[in-house]
Amino acid sequence: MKEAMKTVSAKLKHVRTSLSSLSSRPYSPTPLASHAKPRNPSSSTLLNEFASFCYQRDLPRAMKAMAAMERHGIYADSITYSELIKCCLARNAVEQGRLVHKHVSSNGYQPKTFLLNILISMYVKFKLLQEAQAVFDQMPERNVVSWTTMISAYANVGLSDKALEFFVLMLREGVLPNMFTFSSILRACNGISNLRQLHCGIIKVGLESDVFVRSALIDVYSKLDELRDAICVFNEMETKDLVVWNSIIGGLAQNSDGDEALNQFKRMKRAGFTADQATLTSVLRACTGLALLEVGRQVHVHVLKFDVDLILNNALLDMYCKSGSLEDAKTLFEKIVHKDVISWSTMIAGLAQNGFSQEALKLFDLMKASGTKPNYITIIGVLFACSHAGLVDDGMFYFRSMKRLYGIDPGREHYGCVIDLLGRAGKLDEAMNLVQEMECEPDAVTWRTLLGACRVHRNVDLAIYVAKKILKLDPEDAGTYVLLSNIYANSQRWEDVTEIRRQMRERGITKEPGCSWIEVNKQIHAFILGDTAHPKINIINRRLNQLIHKLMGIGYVPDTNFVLQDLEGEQRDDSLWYHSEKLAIVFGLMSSSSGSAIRIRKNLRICGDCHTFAKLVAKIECRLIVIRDPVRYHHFQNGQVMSYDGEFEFHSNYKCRYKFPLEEDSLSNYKIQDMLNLGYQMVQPREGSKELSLEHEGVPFWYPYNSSLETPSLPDGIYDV
DNA sequence: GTAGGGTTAG
Repeated sequence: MKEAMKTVSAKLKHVRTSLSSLSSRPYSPTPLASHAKPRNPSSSTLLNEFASFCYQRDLPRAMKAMAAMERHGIYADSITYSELIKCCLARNAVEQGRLVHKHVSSNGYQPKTFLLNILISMYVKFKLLQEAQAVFDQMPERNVVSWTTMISAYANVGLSDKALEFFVLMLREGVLPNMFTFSSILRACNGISNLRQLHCGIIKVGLESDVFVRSALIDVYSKLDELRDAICVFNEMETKDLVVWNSIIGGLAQNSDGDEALNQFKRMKRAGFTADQATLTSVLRACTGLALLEVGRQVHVHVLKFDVDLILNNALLDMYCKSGSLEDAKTLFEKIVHKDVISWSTMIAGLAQNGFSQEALKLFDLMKASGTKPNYITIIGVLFACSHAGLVDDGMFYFRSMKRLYGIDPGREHYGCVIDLLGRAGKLDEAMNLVQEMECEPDAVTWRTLLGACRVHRNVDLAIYVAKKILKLDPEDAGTYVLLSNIYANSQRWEDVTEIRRQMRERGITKEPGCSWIEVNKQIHAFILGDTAHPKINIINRRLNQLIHKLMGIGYVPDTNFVLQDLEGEQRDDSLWYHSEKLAIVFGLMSSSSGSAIRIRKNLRICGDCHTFAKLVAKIECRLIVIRDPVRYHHFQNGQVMSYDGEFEFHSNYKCRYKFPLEEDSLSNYKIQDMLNLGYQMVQPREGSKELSLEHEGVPFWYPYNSSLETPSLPDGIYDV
């Protein structure tokens, strides 16, 4: 901050000097404006011609007329010049724009602040910030518009410090910011203390009710992870417009609160607003986070209205990839005519995440051939693909040559992928060397990647070293404490186990119980280790036992290595058997015949055993297919899953049969009576189905999501999965 | 009259 202030005062000094030098300039003859008496008979004709060419948007003739005027020392009024500049902007005529600037600075003519503001804005729109800055620097007087234009220009190109510096300078010059200034400067906000100060300032000058200011506030609060404040600003608003709704929906979707984003979307529709591409993009993001493929499909229907919108199509593409619906993703990808680097990167990462590494790498070649330049994120996808398929050599090649071939310096994420690649291949030493080679400091995520490899390859010593590194960087990471404790317990180092437990107690760290849930027929069923609340728990357990014995017959051995040590005897065995996720999987198996998409989620990291179980179940129960893992991925070695981290999703053969427009009700959690009140009719269940169906004018109502998940409470203690 | 808010890939 001190540094910033120094620069600010230096600037102030500079501004003052330039101001004083301007005021002490020798008097120059007042130029002729349109209202001034023409010097010769042709002057008024020239001015009239010039004005008419400007208003007719006839750029070449206007430029010619302007040159003639300049020769005669004749000048038009600011409005005419502003029309001419608009014309230059519309035609992207940079050189002509410069000529207008040169013209109004010729013969000692002194353009008004208004015209200079337009020139600044022109250079900003041509992305010529230096030129804009030069005009600004030479202005004899600057008003709030001049300052706001510069602030907005710097904020938009991500030069937040510069924008904030200008804001401070502006205040020091005694220029009062208005709603335009605040909505621009908010975009440059890079920390919560800045934001709070600005928010106070906004309230102080009574601008808090401006929708532009509000939507910017909502956006910045949510980008800084202050969702509660964002919601507060949103709720306090009396009148909301579409952008305000989009800000809150986008904010929630970006902060992984997809449920609430969809709820707000529903409210927005009820309030009578029609979604635009920004709304739908955020809704899609919410669907992507929740893996709500079917809701996403319904959004697709609406996307067709904006079928040339690249951002929206990219979001849709990502939704299909993340929901494991590769066929839809590929079809869509083909349809996107002007693919940008995001389209390509999304598809490459999507293929890699879904296990099609070779295809991902082929697509990368196609991308290069198409002339699209890969960026930082593209390379992450490529390395991810190599890592997924165990392509150590290819991965190392891409990693080592990325700087030379694409001019991209490897960042943490690239290192992460390659450490993972090496780690999973058992090359722990090389992985460790790479960590040490990193130019940026390895963070907890990097170390956790290595820890994952240590678990898989049972390297206890390195695991202990790495776990300690993680706890130094992230002392609240309950998972690592438990893991460390388990490793010690496994090696009978009971004193160390006690020590870790003591640290956890002292620091007040508790491990949240592992919880899995599954959505079957629009209802969510939650399972927690040791919990018997589910009404069908006995049948599920019986079925699970049968399955496990069947699986043991084909070689399944439950992994006991990293099981909880504070559960004893029978309980411990139970934890092997009745893992929450296994219960959810079995419940899904029992219910999937009804034809619903089954989705299992976890809120915790899980060890390899459960995934092995799931894969084997998938072998004997062919309707169960593992389709996605958005966070990390499975690692297969000799046909066996070695580790798994992230989210499960299973699909039955269910396909959404109805594609109907996304009406306001189709995302709601209406009870049946509410639906009937809305004009829906109850229809006879289909043969073999015990479900009630609702239809509206022959269109079936599909009830996509129920967020009423309540996690049952568990006794205190350390729970691992 | 010139300046302002929300949308995509890791």
